[in-house]
Amino acid sequence: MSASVEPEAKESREKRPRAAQRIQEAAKELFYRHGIRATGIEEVCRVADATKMSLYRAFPSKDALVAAILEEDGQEMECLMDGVCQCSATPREKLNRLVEVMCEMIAQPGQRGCPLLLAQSEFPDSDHPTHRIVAEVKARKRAKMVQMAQDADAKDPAAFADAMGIMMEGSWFTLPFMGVERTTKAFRLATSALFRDQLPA
Amino acid sequence: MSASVEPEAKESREKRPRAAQRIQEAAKELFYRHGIRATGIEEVCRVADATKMSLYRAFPSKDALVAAILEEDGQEMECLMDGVCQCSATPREKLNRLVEVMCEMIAQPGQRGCPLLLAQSEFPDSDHPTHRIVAEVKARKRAKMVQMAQDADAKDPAAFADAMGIMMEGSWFTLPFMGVERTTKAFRLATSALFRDQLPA
DNA sequence: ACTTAGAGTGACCGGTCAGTAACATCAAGA
DNA sequence: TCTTGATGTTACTGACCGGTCACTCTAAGT
Repeated sequence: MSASVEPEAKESREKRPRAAQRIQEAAKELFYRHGIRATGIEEVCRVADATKMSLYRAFPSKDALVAAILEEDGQEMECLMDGVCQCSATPREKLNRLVEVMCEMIAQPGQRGCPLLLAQSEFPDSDHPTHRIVAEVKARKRAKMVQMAQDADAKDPAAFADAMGIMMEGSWFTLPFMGVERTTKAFRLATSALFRDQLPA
Repeated sequence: MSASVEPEAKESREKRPRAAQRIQEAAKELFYRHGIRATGIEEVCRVADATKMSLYRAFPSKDALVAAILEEDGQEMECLMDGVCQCSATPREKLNRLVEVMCEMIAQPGQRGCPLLLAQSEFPDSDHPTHRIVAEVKARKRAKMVQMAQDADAKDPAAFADAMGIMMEGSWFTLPFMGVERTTKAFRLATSALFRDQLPA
Protein backbone atom coordinates (compact mmCIF):
# COMPACT_ATOMS: atom_id res chain seq x y z
CA MET A 1 0.00 0.00 0.00
CA SER A 2 1.59 3.15 -1.14
CA ALA A 3 -1.42 5.17 -0.23
CA SER A 4 -0.42 8.14 1.75
CA VAL A 5 -1.17 11.76 2.01
CA GLU A 6 -0.91 12.24 -1.71
CA PRO A 7 -3.42 14.61 -3.20
CA GLU A 8 -3.23 13.32 -6.71
CA ALA A 9 -5.36 11.95 -9.42
CA LYS A 10 -8.31 13.83 -10.61
CA GLU A 11 -10.41 12.28 -7.97
CA SER A 12 -9.29 13.81 -4.76
CA ARG A 13 -10.85 11.18 -2.62
CA GLU A 14 -7.96 11.30 -0.21
CA LYS A 15 -9.46 12.94 2.75
CA ARG A 16 -9.47 9.63 4.53
CA PRO A 17 -6.71 10.29 7.02
CA ARG A 18 -9.27 12.51 8.53
CA ALA A 19 -9.91 13.22 12.17
CA ALA A 20 -12.01 10.14 12.78
CA GLN A 21 -9.30 7.87 11.50
CA ARG A 22 -6.53 9.60 13.39
CA ILE A 23 -8.61 9.32 16.52
CA GLN A 24 -9.26 5.63 16.03
CA GLU A 25 -5.59 4.91 15.40
CA ALA A 26 -4.44 6.86 18.40
CA ALA A 27 -7.08 5.30 20.62
CA LYS A 28 -6.16 1.83 19.45
CA GLU A 29 -2.58 2.37 20.48
CA LEU A 30 -3.32 4.07 23.80
CA PHE A 31 -6.08 1.70 24.82
CA TYR A 32 -3.83 -1.26 24.21
CA ARG A 33 -0.77 0.19 25.87
CA HIS A 34 -2.33 1.75 28.94
CA GLY A 35 -5.73 0.18 29.15
CA ILE A 36 -9.12 1.52 28.12
CA ARG A 37 -10.35 2.81 31.44
CA ALA A 38 -6.97 4.34 32.14
CA THR A 39 -7.02 6.34 28.92
CA GLY A 40 -9.15 9.47 28.89
CA ILE A 41 -10.93 10.82 25.88
CA GLU A 42 -8.92 14.00 26.07
CA GLU A 43 -5.62 12.18 25.92
CA VAL A 44 -6.79 10.28 22.87
CA CYS A 45 -7.67 13.54 21.18
CA ARG A 46 -4.41 15.14 22.19
CA VAL A 47 -2.36 12.30 20.71
CA ALA A 48 -4.55 12.17 17.61
CA ASP A 49 -4.17 15.93 17.23
CA ALA A 50 -7.92 16.24 17.09
CA THR A 51 -10.64 17.55 19.33
CA LYS A 52 -13.28 16.01 21.46
CA MET A 53 -15.95 17.33 19.17
CA SER A 54 -14.44 15.49 16.24
CA LEU A 55 -14.44 12.32 18.27
CA TYR A 56 -18.06 12.65 19.31
CA ARG A 57 -19.10 13.58 15.80
CA ALA A 58 -17.60 10.31 14.56
CA PHE A 59 -18.41 8.06 17.50
CA PRO A 60 -21.50 8.39 19.67
CA SER A 61 -19.60 7.41 22.81
CA LYS A 62 -16.34 6.08 24.14
CA ASP A 63 -17.84 2.59 24.16
CA ALA A 64 -18.62 2.92 20.47
CA LEU A 65 -15.04 3.93 19.79
CA VAL A 66 -13.86 0.91 21.74
CA ALA A 67 -16.22 -1.31 19.76
CA ALA A 68 -14.94 0.06 16.45
CA ILE A 69 -11.36 -0.61 17.47
CA LEU A 70 -12.17 -4.11 18.62
CA GLU A 71 -13.90 -4.88 15.34
CA GLU A 72 -10.79 -3.73 13.55
CA ASP A 73 -8.59 -5.85 15.80
CA GLY A 74 -10.78 -8.83 15.05
CA GLN A 75 -10.55 -8.27 11.32
CA GLU A 76 -6.78 -7.99 11.49
CA MET A 77 -6.55 -11.28 13.29
CA GLU A 78 -8.81 -12.93 10.78
CA CYS A 79 -6.71 -11.60 7.94
CA LEU A 80 -3.66 -13.05 9.60
CA MET A 81 -5.28 -16.45 9.88
CA ASP A 82 -6.60 -16.29 6.35
CA GLY A 83 -3.12 -15.54 5.12
CA VAL A 84 -1.99 -18.82 6.60
CA CYS A 85 -5.08 -20.78 5.62
CA GLN A 86 -4.98 -19.74 2.00
CA CYS A 87 -1.34 -20.30 1.30
CA SER A 88 -0.41 -23.33 -0.70
CA ALA A 89 0.91 -25.82 1.78
CA THR A 90 -0.08 -29.06 3.37
CA PRO A 91 -2.58 -28.79 6.21
CA ARG A 92 0.09 -29.86 8.63
CA GLU A 93 2.45 -27.23 7.29
CA LYS A 94 -0.23 -24.58 7.67
CA LEU A 95 -0.50 -25.38 11.33
CA ASN A 96 3.23 -25.02 11.74
CA ARG A 97 3.09 -21.71 9.88
CA LEU A 98 0.36 -20.54 12.23
CA VAL A 99 2.56 -21.28 15.20
CA GLU A 100 5.37 -19.26 13.70
CA VAL A 101 3.07 -16.36 12.85
CA MET A 102 1.88 -16.36 16.44
CA CYS A 103 5.47 -16.35 17.70
CA GLU A 104 6.30 -13.43 15.45
CA MET A 105 3.31 -11.45 16.63
CA ILE A 106 4.14 -12.14 20.24
CA ALA A 107 7.74 -11.13 19.74
CA GLN A 108 6.75 -7.63 18.72
CA PRO A 109 7.48 -5.13 21.45
CA GLY A 110 4.77 -4.05 23.84
CA GLN A 111 2.60 -7.12 23.51
CA ARG A 112 0.63 -7.90 26.62
CA GLY A 113 -2.25 -10.09 25.47
CA CYS A 114 -5.01 -10.30 22.92
CA PRO A 115 -6.59 -6.84 22.72
CA LEU A 116 -10.05 -8.35 22.63
CA LEU A 117 -9.58 -10.39 25.78
CA LEU A 118 -7.86 -7.47 27.44
CA ALA A 119 -10.89 -5.32 26.72
CA GLN A 120 -13.21 -8.03 27.95
CA SER A 121 -11.20 -8.22 31.14
CA GLU A 122 -11.66 -4.53 31.68
CA PHE A 123 -15.42 -4.75 31.24
CA PRO A 124 -16.56 -7.93 32.94
CA ASP A 125 -20.25 -7.10 32.74
CA SER A 126 -21.51 -9.55 30.17
CA ASP A 127 -23.87 -7.06 28.56
CA HIS A 128 -21.07 -4.70 27.63
CA PRO A 129 -20.74 -4.44 23.82
CA THR A 130 -17.23 -5.84 24.11
CA HIS A 131 -18.56 -9.28 24.94
CA ARG A 132 -20.62 -9.61 21.80
CA ILE A 133 -17.69 -8.63 19.60
CA VAL A 134 -15.28 -10.95 21.37
CA ALA A 135 -17.71 -13.84 21.13
CA GLU A 136 -18.23 -13.29 17.41
CA VAL A 137 -14.56 -12.87 16.56
CA LYS A 138 -13.45 -15.83 18.62
CA ALA A 139 -16.18 -18.00 17.15
CA ARG A 140 -15.05 -17.18 13.62
CA LYS A 141 -11.46 -17.81 14.58
CA ARG A 142 -12.40 -21.13 16.06
CA ALA A 143 -14.31 -22.14 12.95
CA LYS A 144 -11.22 -21.54 10.83
CA MET A 145 -9.16 -23.48 13.32
CA VAL A 146 -11.55 -26.42 13.29
CA GLN A 147 -11.37 -26.45 9.50
CA MET A 148 -7.58 -26.51 9.60
CA ALA A 149 -7.67 -29.32 12.13
CA GLN A 150 -10.07 -31.31 9.98
CA ASP A 151 -7.91 -30.81 6.93
CA ALA A 152 -4.96 -32.10 8.91
CA ASP A 153 -6.99 -35.15 10.01
CA ALA A 154 -6.92 -34.32 13.69
CA LYS A 155 -8.50 -36.93 15.92
CA ASP A 156 -10.93 -34.44 17.44
CA PRO A 157 -10.88 -31.23 15.40
CA ALA A 158 -13.07 -29.24 17.79
CA ALA A 159 -11.04 -30.11 20.86
CA PHE A 160 -7.87 -29.57 18.87
CA ALA A 161 -9.03 -26.09 17.92
CA ASP A 162 -9.93 -25.23 21.50
CA ALA A 163 -6.59 -26.50 22.73
CA MET A 164 -4.84 -24.31 20.18
CA GLY A 165 -6.96 -21.40 21.35
CA ILE A 166 -5.94 -21.99 24.95
CA MET A 167 -2.29 -22.13 24.00
CA MET A 168 -2.41 -19.02 21.84
CA GLU A 169 -4.28 -16.88 24.32
CA GLY A 170 -2.21 -18.30 27.14
CA SER A 171 1.13 -17.48 25.60
CA TRP A 172 0.01 -14.00 24.61
CA PHE A 173 -1.07 -13.33 28.17
CA THR A 174 1.83 -14.89 30.03
CA LEU A 175 4.23 -12.91 27.90
CA PRO A 176 4.52 -9.93 30.27
CA PHE A 177 5.95 -11.99 33.11
CA MET A 178 7.60 -14.82 31.18
CA GLY A 179 9.37 -12.87 28.49
CA VAL A 180 9.53 -13.57 24.78
CA GLU A 181 12.16 -16.32 24.86
CA ARG A 182 10.56 -18.58 27.39
CA THR A 183 7.09 -17.94 26.06
CA THR A 184 7.82 -18.77 22.44
CA LYS A 185 9.85 -21.82 23.42
CA ALA A 186 7.07 -23.11 25.63
CA PHE A 187 4.44 -22.33 23.01
CA ARG A 188 6.35 -24.24 20.36
CA LEU A 189 6.81 -27.14 22.74
CA ALA A 190 3.13 -27.22 23.64
CA THR A 191 1.87 -27.01 20.09
CA SER A 192 4.32 -29.57 18.74
CA ALA A 193 3.27 -31.93 21.52
CA LEU A 194 -0.35 -31.40 20.56
CA PHE A 195 0.43 -31.98 16.90
CA ARG A 196 2.32 -35.17 17.61
CA ASP A 197 -0.46 -36.41 19.82
CA GLN A 198 -3.48 -35.47 17.75
CA LEU A 199 -2.29 -35.50 14.17
CA PRO A 200 -1.47 -38.59 12.13
CA ALA A 201 2.19 -39.31 11.80
CA MET B 1 6.12 -0.42 74.29
CA SER B 2 4.02 -0.12 77.35
CA ALA B 3 0.93 -1.93 78.35
CA SER B 4 -0.30 -3.52 75.24
CA VAL B 5 -3.18 -5.79 74.92
CA GLU B 6 -1.47 -9.06 74.66
CA PRO B 7 -3.71 -11.87 73.68
CA GLU B 8 -2.80 -14.70 75.91
CA ALA B 9 -3.16 -18.32 75.24
CA LYS B 10 -6.27 -19.20 77.12
CA GLU B 11 -8.31 -16.19 76.45
CA SER B 12 -10.98 -15.81 73.86
CA ARG B 13 -9.87 -13.10 71.61
CA GLU B 14 -12.14 -13.91 68.78
CA LYS B 15 -13.54 -10.85 67.28
CA ARG B 16 -11.28 -11.36 64.35
CA PRO B 17 -13.87 -10.57 61.74
CA ARG B 18 -12.73 -7.02 62.22
CA ALA B 19 -13.42 -4.17 59.87
CA ALA B 20 -10.13 -4.55 58.03
CA GLN B 21 -10.84 -8.17 57.31
CA ARG B 22 -14.40 -7.57 56.20
CA ILE B 23 -13.12 -4.87 53.89
CA GLN B 24 -10.45 -7.09 52.39
CA GLU B 25 -12.92 -9.90 51.79
CA ALA B 26 -15.49 -7.64 50.20
CA ALA B 27 -12.88 -5.95 48.06
CA LYS B 28 -11.48 -9.26 46.91
CA GLU B 29 -14.88 -10.34 45.71
CA LEU B 30 -15.82 -7.04 44.09
CA PHE B 31 -12.45 -6.44 42.47
CA TYR B 32 -12.52 -9.87 40.91
CA ARG B 33 -16.10 -9.75 39.78
CA HIS B 34 -16.31 -6.22 38.44
CA GLY B 35 -12.69 -5.20 38.05
CA ILE B 36 -10.52 -3.06 40.26
CA ARG B 37 -10.84 0.27 38.51
CA ALA B 38 -14.56 -0.27 38.13
CA THR B 39 -15.01 -0.75 41.87
CA GLY B 40 -15.01 2.36 44.01
CA ILE B 41 -13.77 2.54 47.56
CA GLU B 42 -17.18 3.55 48.75
CA GLU B 43 -18.83 0.51 47.24
CA VAL B 44 -16.27 -1.73 48.90
CA CYS B 45 -17.04 -0.13 52.24
CA ARG B 46 -20.76 -0.35 51.67
CA VAL B 47 -20.59 -4.08 50.91
CA ALA B 48 -18.17 -4.68 53.78
CA ASP B 49 -20.49 -2.72 56.08
CA ALA B 50 -17.58 -0.56 57.11
CA THR B 51 -16.49 2.99 56.56
CA LYS B 52 -13.86 4.65 54.49
CA MET B 53 -11.95 5.65 57.57
CA SER B 54 -11.70 2.04 58.66
CA LEU B 55 -10.33 1.18 55.27
CA TYR B 56 -7.75 3.92 55.31
CA ARG B 57 -6.72 3.07 58.88
CA ALA B 58 -5.92 -0.46 57.74
CA PHE B 59 -4.59 0.26 54.25
CA PRO B 60 -2.68 3.37 53.24
CA SER B 61 -4.27 3.47 49.81
CA LYS B 62 -6.45 1.59 47.37
CA ASP B 63 -3.32 0.25 45.73
CA ALA B 64 -2.16 -1.14 49.07
CA LEU B 65 -5.50 -2.85 49.49
CA VAL B 66 -5.14 -4.32 46.02
CA ALA B 67 -1.65 -5.50 46.87
CA ALA B 68 -2.82 -7.17 50.07
CA ILE B 69 -5.54 -9.01 48.19
CA LEU B 70 -3.15 -10.11 45.49
CA GLU B 71 -0.70 -11.45 48.06
CA GLU B 72 -3.52 -13.43 49.55
CA ASP B 73 -4.53 -14.74 46.13
CA GLY B 74 -0.96 -15.79 45.53
CA GLN B 75 -0.76 -17.60 48.83
CA GLU B 76 -3.99 -19.44 48.12
CA MET B 77 -2.67 -20.61 44.80
CA GLU B 78 0.57 -21.76 46.38
CA CYS B 79 -1.34 -23.67 49.01
CA LEU B 80 -3.30 -25.37 46.29
CA MET B 81 -0.13 -26.41 44.52
CA ASP B 82 1.51 -27.50 47.73
CA GLY B 83 -1.49 -29.66 48.47
CA VAL B 84 -0.82 -31.52 45.26
CA CYS B 85 2.95 -31.55 45.58
CA GLN B 86 2.97 -32.93 49.06
CA CYS B 87 0.49 -35.71 48.64
CA SER B 88 1.83 -39.21 48.43
CA ALA B 89 1.68 -40.12 44.79
CA THR B 90 4.00 -40.71 41.91
CA PRO B 91 5.33 -37.59 40.21
CA ARG B 92 3.28 -38.40 37.14
CA GLU B 93 0.18 -38.85 39.23
CA LYS B 94 0.79 -35.49 40.90
CA LEU B 95 0.75 -33.81 37.53
CA ASN B 96 -2.54 -35.46 36.69
CA ARG B 97 -3.92 -34.35 40.03
CA LEU B 98 -2.82 -30.80 39.28
CA VAL B 99 -4.76 -30.85 36.04
CA GLU B 100 -7.87 -32.00 37.83
CA VAL B 101 -7.47 -29.39 40.55
CA MET B 102 -7.20 -26.75 37.87
CA CYS B 103 -10.32 -28.04 36.16
CA GLU B 104 -12.22 -27.94 39.43
CA MET B 105 -11.13 -24.39 40.11
CA ILE B 106 -12.11 -23.28 36.65
CA ALA B 107 -15.48 -24.95 36.94
CA GLN B 108 -16.46 -22.78 39.87
CA PRO B 109 -18.97 -20.12 38.88
CA GLY B 110 -17.83 -16.62 38.05
CA GLN B 111 -14.29 -17.50 37.04
CA ARG B 112 -12.86 -15.17 34.44
CA GLY B 113 -9.10 -15.56 34.72
CA CYS B 114 -6.26 -15.56 37.22
CA PRO B 115 -6.88 -12.64 39.58
CA LEU B 116 -3.22 -11.71 39.48
CA LEU B 117 -3.07 -11.50 35.69
CA LEU B 118 -6.41 -9.73 35.64
CA ALA B 119 -5.01 -7.10 37.97
CA GLN B 120 -1.85 -6.83 35.93
CA SER B 121 -3.97 -6.31 32.84
CA GLU B 122 -5.76 -3.46 34.52
CA PHE B 123 -2.51 -1.75 35.47
CA PRO B 124 -0.12 -2.17 32.55
CA ASP B 125 2.43 0.29 33.87
CA SER B 126 5.29 -1.95 34.86
CA ASP B 127 6.11 0.04 37.99
CA HIS B 128 2.73 -0.56 39.51
CA PRO B 129 3.02 -2.67 42.69
CA THR B 130 0.91 -5.32 41.03
CA HIS B 131 3.74 -6.27 38.72
CA ARG B 132 6.18 -7.05 41.48
CA ILE B 133 3.68 -9.29 43.25
CA VAL B 134 2.68 -11.09 40.08
CA ALA B 135 6.31 -11.67 39.16
CA GLU B 136 7.10 -13.09 42.59
CA VAL B 137 4.07 -15.33 42.82
CA LYS B 138 4.45 -16.65 39.30
CA ALA B 139 8.15 -17.28 39.83
CA ARG B 140 7.45 -19.35 42.93
CA LYS B 141 4.71 -21.21 41.12
CA ARG B 142 7.07 -21.93 38.26
CA ALA B 143 9.77 -23.20 40.62
CA LYS B 144 7.34 -25.72 42.07
CA MET B 145 6.30 -26.70 38.59
CA VAL B 146 9.88 -27.20 37.47
CA GLN B 147 10.46 -29.41 40.49
CA MET B 148 7.43 -31.51 39.67
CA ALA B 149 8.60 -31.80 36.08
CA GLN B 150 12.06 -32.87 37.19
CA ASP B 151 10.60 -35.45 39.55
CA ALA B 152 8.60 -36.82 36.66
CA ASP B 153 11.73 -36.97 34.49
CA ALA B 154 10.51 -34.46 31.93
CA LYS B 155 12.84 -33.98 28.99
CA ASP B 156 13.08 -30.23 29.56
CA PRO B 157 11.64 -29.40 32.99
CA ALA B 158 11.82 -25.62 32.53
CA ALA B 159 10.09 -25.61 29.17
CA PHE B 160 7.62 -28.15 30.49
CA ALA B 161 6.78 -25.87 33.39
CA ASP B 162 6.34 -22.86 31.12
CA ALA B 163 4.12 -24.84 28.78
CA MET B 164 1.99 -25.87 31.72
CA GLY B 165 1.83 -22.23 32.77
CA ILE B 166 0.65 -21.18 29.33
CA MET B 167 -2.02 -23.84 29.33
CA MET B 168 -3.26 -23.04 32.81
CA GLU B 169 -3.43 -19.30 32.33
CA GLY B 170 -4.84 -19.79 28.86
CA SER B 171 -7.70 -21.99 29.93
CA TRP B 172 -8.56 -19.76 32.85
CA PHE B 173 -8.74 -16.77 30.53
CA THR B 174 -10.57 -18.35 27.62
CA LEU B 175 -13.21 -19.65 29.99
CA PRO B 176 -15.56 -16.64 29.63
CA PHE B 177 -16.08 -17.16 25.93
CA MET B 178 -15.46 -20.91 25.62
CA GLY B 179 -17.47 -22.17 28.55
CA VAL B 180 -16.51 -24.73 31.16
CA GLU B 181 -17.11 -27.86 29.10
CA ARG B 182 -15.02 -26.97 26.07
CA THR B 183 -12.33 -25.36 28.19
CA THR B 184 -11.77 -28.28 30.53
CA LYS B 185 -11.88 -30.76 27.69
CA ALA B 186 -9.32 -28.79 25.70
CA PHE B 187 -7.16 -28.27 28.76
CA ARG B 188 -7.12 -32.00 29.51
CA LEU B 189 -6.31 -32.74 25.89
CA ALA B 190 -3.47 -30.23 25.79
CA THR B 191 -1.90 -31.35 29.05
CA SER B 192 -2.17 -35.05 28.28
CA ALA B 193 -0.53 -34.40 24.91
CA LEU B 194 2.27 -32.56 26.69
CA PHE B 195 2.66 -35.37 29.19
CA ARG B 196 2.78 -38.01 26.51
CA ASP B 197 5.30 -36.02 24.54
CA GLN B 198 7.60 -34.90 27.32
CA LEU B 199 7.35 -37.52 30.01
CA PRO B 200 8.81 -41.02 29.82
CA ALA B 201 6.33 -43.72 29.01
C1' DA C 1 -16.05 4.63 86.65
C1' DC C 2 -12.28 5.81 83.78
C1' DT C 3 -9.31 5.13 80.11
C1' DT C 4 -8.29 3.96 75.61
C1' DA C 5 -8.30 2.39 71.07
C1' DG C 6 -10.86 0.90 67.38
C1' DA C 7 -14.78 2.01 64.67
C1' DG C 8 -18.42 4.99 62.71
C1' DT C 9 -20.38 9.58 60.68
C1' DG C 10 -20.92 12.93 57.25
C1' DA C 11 -19.08 16.59 55.13
C1' DC C 12 -15.58 17.96 52.27
C1' DC C 13 -11.38 18.65 48.85
C1' DG C 14 -9.08 18.49 44.57
C1' DG C 15 -9.00 16.15 40.56
C1' DT C 16 -10.63 13.65 36.52
C1' DC C 17 -13.88 11.92 33.48
C1' DA C 18 -17.41 11.55 29.62
C1' DG C 19 -20.09 14.26 27.14
C1' DT C 20 -22.27 18.97 25.43
C1' DA C 21 -22.89 23.76 23.71
C1' DA C 22 -21.86 27.85 21.08
C1' DC C 23 -19.03 29.75 18.07
C1' DA C 24 -15.04 30.21 14.76
C1' DT C 25 -12.26 28.39 10.78
C1' DC C 26 -11.07 26.53 6.50
C1' DA C 27 -11.39 23.86 2.59
C1' DA C 28 -13.47 22.90 -1.64
C1' DG C 29 -17.45 22.57 -5.13
C1' DA C 30 -21.48 24.86 -7.30
C1' DT D 1 -18.67 34.15 -4.52
C1' DC D 2 -21.40 31.65 -1.76
C1' DT D 3 -22.41 27.58 0.33
C1' DT D 4 -21.50 23.54 2.74
C1' DG D 5 -19.70 20.39 5.63
C1' DA D 6 -16.15 18.71 8.16
C1' DT D 7 -13.17 20.51 11.55
C1' DG D 8 -11.06 23.28 15.57
C1' DT D 9 -11.60 26.21 20.06
C1' DT D 10 -13.02 27.20 24.58
C1' DA D 11 -15.66 26.62 28.23
C1' DC D 12 -18.79 24.19 30.67
C1' DT D 13 -21.80 20.39 33.22
C1' DG D 14 -22.61 16.82 36.30
C1' DA D 15 -21.01 12.86 38.11
C1' DC D 16 -17.73 10.19 40.43
C1' DC D 17 -13.44 8.99 42.69
C1' DG D 18 -9.64 8.59 46.02
C1' DG D 19 -8.54 10.43 50.09
C1' DT D 20 -8.85 13.59 54.43
C1' DC D 21 -10.90 15.89 58.44
C1' DA D 22 -13.03 16.71 62.87
C1' DC D 23 -15.82 14.61 65.60
C1' DT D 24 -18.66 10.97 68.00
C1' DC D 25 -19.69 6.45 69.55
C1' DT D 26 -18.83 1.95 71.58
C1' DA D 27 -16.82 -1.64 74.17
C1' DA D 28 -13.38 -3.89 76.62
C1' DG D 29 -9.63 -3.91 80.40
C1' DT D 30 -7.92 -2.05 84.52
